[in-house]
Amino acid sequence: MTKPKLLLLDGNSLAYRAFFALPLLTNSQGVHTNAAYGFTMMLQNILEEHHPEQILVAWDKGKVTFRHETFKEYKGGRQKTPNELREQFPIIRDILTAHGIAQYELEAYEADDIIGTLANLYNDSHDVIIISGDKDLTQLVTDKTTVFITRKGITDMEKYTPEHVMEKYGITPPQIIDMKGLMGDSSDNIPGVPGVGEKTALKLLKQYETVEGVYEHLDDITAKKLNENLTTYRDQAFMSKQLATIEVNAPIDVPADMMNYAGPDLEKLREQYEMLESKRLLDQLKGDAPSEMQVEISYVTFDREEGIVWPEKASLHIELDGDNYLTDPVLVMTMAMAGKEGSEGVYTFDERQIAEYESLKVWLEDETIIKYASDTKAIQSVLHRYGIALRGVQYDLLLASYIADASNAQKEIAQLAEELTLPYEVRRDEDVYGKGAKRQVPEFDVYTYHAATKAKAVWDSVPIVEEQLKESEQYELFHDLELPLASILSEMETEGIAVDETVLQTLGKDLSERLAMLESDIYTLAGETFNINSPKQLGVILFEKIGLTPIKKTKTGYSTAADVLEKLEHEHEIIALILLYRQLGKLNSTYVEGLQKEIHTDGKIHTRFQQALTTTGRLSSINPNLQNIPIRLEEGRKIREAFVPSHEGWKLFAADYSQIELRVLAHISEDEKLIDAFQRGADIHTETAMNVFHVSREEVDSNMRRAAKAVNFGIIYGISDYGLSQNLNISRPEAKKFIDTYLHTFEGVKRYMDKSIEIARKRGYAETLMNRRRYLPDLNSSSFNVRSFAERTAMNTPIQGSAADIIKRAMIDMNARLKEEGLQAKMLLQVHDELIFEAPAEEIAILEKIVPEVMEQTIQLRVPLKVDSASGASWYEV
DNA sequence: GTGGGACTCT
DNA sequence: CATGAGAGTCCCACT
Repeated sequence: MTKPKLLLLDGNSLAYRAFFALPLLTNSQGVHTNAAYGFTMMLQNILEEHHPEQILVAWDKGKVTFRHETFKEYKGGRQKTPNELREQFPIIRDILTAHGIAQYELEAYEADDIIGTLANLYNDSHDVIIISGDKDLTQLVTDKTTVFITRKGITDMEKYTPEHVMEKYGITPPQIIDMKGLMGDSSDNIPGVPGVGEKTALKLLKQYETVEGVYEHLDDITAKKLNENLTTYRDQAFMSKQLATIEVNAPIDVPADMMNYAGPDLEKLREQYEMLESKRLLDQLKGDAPSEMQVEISYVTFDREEGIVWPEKASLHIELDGDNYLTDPVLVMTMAMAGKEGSEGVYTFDERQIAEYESLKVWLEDETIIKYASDTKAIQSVLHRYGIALRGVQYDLLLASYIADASNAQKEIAQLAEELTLPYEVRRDEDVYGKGAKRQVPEFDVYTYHAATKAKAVWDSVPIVEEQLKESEQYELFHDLELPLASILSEMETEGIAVDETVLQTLGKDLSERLAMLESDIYTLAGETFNINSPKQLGVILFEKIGLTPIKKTKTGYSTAADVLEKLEHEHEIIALILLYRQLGKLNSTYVEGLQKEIHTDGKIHTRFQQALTTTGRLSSINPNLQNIPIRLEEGRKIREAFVPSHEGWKLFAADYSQIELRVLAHISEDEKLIDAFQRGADIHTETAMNVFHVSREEVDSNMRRAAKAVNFGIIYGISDYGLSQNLNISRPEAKKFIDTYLHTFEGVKRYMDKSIEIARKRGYAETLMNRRRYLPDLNSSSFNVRSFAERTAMNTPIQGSAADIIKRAMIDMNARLKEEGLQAKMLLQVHDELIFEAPAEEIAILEKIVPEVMEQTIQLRVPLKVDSASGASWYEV
């Protein structure tokens, strides 16, 4: 006979978990819904997993509990429940009611005690299962009571049986209480014994079993400090144990049949889910009816090359073990194609087949065979490993969905497939492989099926997404700009840039010595040693021990940001040392040590450019980031000496757009003065200074030019008078005057700023020269901050985004031109407004002519584009 | 493992 | 009322 299952849920704790596990969602009424949604998802999982006969959700009741009589600081110092969560408790209760689930609370008791008491009562007659986010509950574990504690997210739970507790801690469940008594619990403000942490507590308990046992054998404990602490805090230890003990005999009155679980009232549940505006939950409700047809994808594998019928068109996917397509191993390649005689469904090939099947290579390299994929850059890069040159790609789901809406950045095929409501499930990688340390590759059939669904989803998405792009007039941007760029980026990443490791090693030695000296000087000035890299510890030293005036605060304490410290620089000599220490520390850890770790066996660094990530259309660079190699300060700039040509007799060559964003601003704002200045080839910052300060060219000094430069940057980013005043260290009225004068002078810019916001609000998105869009729903936000941010975005995105469009097109033109000219020169890197090449020395003269020419002529604006270039033996010299 | 704060770039 | 756009990586502190 199996006993009935009784499920006891810790309502408060699970609601907290749900709240913090999910982003702050709201429905259209502005009501927060994340905790309610998360709680519901948890509940569904739990019900599905356990199928209980009886269930009850326990809630905390009352700010003050009986524990406060013992210790009035119990749970003191705890963060107040956020209002965004508090307002969701009634919703959660309504959802539980709709589910037909009993709830219980008791004045002056916590949910723990209700659960403990019920578990105690029903332990013999039922299989009791307790679910909470609070590990304290594990003290209730017995042979007949199992406790599940949430881990990360909302569905991952850890199961505690007596065996698991023993395995994990080496103690029995009741000893959990003793452990808390000794080590305390900072989240409940239970003090415990100072100096005793988990390790010490467990060691003591393994030997003496209980807190009482420990004190009976106090004399046997020889560790002096420990013995002292135990002696001094004896009362506190016993009190802590008492506080940590869950009450199992609370005066509760729950008739057994009240907890019977009969199942939900679907109509009420639908009302609740509608309020949450969760399509997923509503679909699930409907899903109870057989309306949702889930299709199973079938695939074929081959055991010989002969006889394979190659399609004229197919989608292509390569499943990797990891996310770095330049280095991680291949699991399987899949191809989905039209159903037609002799070739249909999904083909799969394992790694050996990719490497060996000549007909596959021919098919992949055939330009006339149309391929569709998601992240073709990755696929092209992987195939390159096998000496295969992928051709004929006409579609890329990752890029297409990013172009359609940049907030789709980095979405998995799983999510895109779900949004396209394809009639089969594409699982998320995390669900298939697990996450972090628990990640592992499942069986062949599992990942192959997974890869098959991806190829199928890509195939099925083509007509839908292409239509969508044509509708929004973005097909050209997608097909003629991003798609060819993907291929070029793949070549750049695969090529890599050579690095002279000895340069880094020499720099590293020098830096380490200087850091050591700085460190000891800082300790001397501070009068003690501490971790300079810890803003928290540094704040204490500067603002409490030394007594400097805190200028700004962060969420977590004093701000020690560079701009804050710079204001304090004249007050104490330690400041300058700290600033220098942090700069050099960054150089050493990120650039000297970090870059060395990224050097492959070919002596090169192969960054990856993320093409479907930024909201403005820029690229980004990872593993490592080669778009933020130091240049501003000489010490950092030396890092660039390590980047060298890959062949003897070659040189590096760099070409960068001068003031591309201001030129784009001149073009789209049609501001006469700005256009005129660029057409005359004037120095734009000097020109701005002349206008803002009403002086002649000769009267512009370096300070005025510097201020004008800051104003120009500020204009592009939508700065406030406050921001400019901070930046230039001037008064706010002065800053306001600068901005006003600027906008009065450059009327067209003023008009642009107003108009760009208005247009974006009307259309719902900001747009670049090449029809890239960024949706800005926040322009209608009721929050000033959120709205202001969106307004600045509406002004900045067309500028930054158009500049990104331009250099992308230049890269495509440049690639074609290098081929045309039959040069060996290779494009290696892009840094937003700059292209880095390497070439034989004798080609440099040609590059000096054609690179600026191509970059300047790639688009015709109302102002000329200007490109500067340089060459040298390392990146430092260009 | 995650978030904050620091530094780096255009 | 908070306060300049877009990024990535490292370290610390906390879960």
